Amino acid sequence: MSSQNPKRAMFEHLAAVARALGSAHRLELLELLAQTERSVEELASLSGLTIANASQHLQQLRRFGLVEAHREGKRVIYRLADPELVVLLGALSRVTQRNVGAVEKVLNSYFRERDNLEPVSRKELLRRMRNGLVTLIDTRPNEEFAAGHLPGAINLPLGELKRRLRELPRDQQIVAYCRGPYCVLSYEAVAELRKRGFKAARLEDGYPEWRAAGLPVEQSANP
Amino acid sequence: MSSQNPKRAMFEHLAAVARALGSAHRLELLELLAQTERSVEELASLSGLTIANASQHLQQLRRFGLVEAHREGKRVIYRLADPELVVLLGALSRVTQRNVGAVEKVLNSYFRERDNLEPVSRKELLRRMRNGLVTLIDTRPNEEFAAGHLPGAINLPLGELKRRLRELPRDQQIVAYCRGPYCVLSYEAVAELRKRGFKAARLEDGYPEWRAAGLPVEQSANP
DNA sequence: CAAACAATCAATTAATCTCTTGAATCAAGG
DNA sequence: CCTTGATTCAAGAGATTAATTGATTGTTTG
Repeated sequence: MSSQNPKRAMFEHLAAVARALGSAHRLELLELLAQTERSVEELASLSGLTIANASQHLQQLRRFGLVEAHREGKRVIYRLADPELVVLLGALSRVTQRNVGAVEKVLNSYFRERDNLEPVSRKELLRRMRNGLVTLIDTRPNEEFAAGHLPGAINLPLGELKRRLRELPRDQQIVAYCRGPYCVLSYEAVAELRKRGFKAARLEDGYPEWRAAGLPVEQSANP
Repeated sequence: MSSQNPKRAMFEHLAAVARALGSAHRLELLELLAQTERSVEELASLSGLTIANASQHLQQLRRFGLVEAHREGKRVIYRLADPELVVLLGALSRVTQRNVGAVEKVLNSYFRERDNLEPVSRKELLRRMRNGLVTLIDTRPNEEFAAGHLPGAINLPLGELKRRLRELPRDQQIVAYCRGPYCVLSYEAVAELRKRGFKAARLEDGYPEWRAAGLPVEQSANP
């Protein structure tokens, strides 16, 4: 198993971890875990996998030290083992996006002119927040919002957007965020808001990246 | 091909890139290319691959946009397509490194109870050394050993371990060390030695920590 | 134009993953 | 202690990937 050459052994370790990331299902599980810790059943149903299959993927991730598990009563709760993983996934996204032409096409065709929806960076958002110049909306579902969100954000899941438009200011910049750079929700929210004449923009990345950057977060106080 | 769900399609792309990284050979090629651009033949010989095999790996990397190639006369020169790759590889190795130690421990605990692999602290090692009660082995490769090692240590890289067992005493405690708490080498050496009936233990940390603590070191005098 | 190189292609075998299925644990509640 | 619910384990069919071998395509040089 272990090669005689330590350098090769190191590459072998790196490759093993990369292979652990080399499955769309596992990446999806990691993204779900980047938001909050979850049980196997929850992960399976969110990702559309069977329980057994999800469990096996999770064990594989655990074998390579990417996630940790602990038991709570009947269920086993998984979580990311290392916040650095968010960085790794981000880098993977960036490399993929920058280099795979097909990916760009997929993105563009789905998100119609992405450039028009120019995103706001974390830094920029922080500046605007300090000046009170911005209304921040979180387009993720309630449970995820409750588990943690950006300070001062309003939870406005996509489905509720249309009937809660009156809660939003017409004169102020609105910034929407969700799970990360590839999360669809905030794109759609911004598109919808702009169509209605609001001044809206996306946050460049999402809640997991925000938290990973060590910026402050809030939690809702409902069990 | 692309599912109706763009999110899934995105994960599929990310996974494909991760899989492209999921091979020790390809990672080694990328590392070589991170230094400078190179021809196929050069890469093959540096990495110990056959030309055909190296070529195939390189094409795979190219298919996923990680490297670019252009022809110069008879030869085809490859280079990294994106400087961001260095960031990605860095993140990968940080995540791996943080977890390799833990993984090894888990693996080892399958075979022997953890307590048996209890590491020896620097202080403890110093006491045993003063009493001449210990044989100290350095499991790092020759070059690293030559650059500096603990006083009195024998250089015994993992690959040579099996055929040099006779150099080791059966009656005396053996302590193995390598690069630090996350270095795999000494774990494997200790596991191997114990399997063969030697009394072996790991040093809690490695050469860098020893030197950083201001303790005495030796250097080999061969160029 | 033929010979010599450098790299790629094509095809085969061996090895590794993936998903599914059904049985086996393990904890909590009656 | 038996049942239920949640998860893991074990085994097998099907698909993917890796390394090897030998032939093939371009490029330069005599």
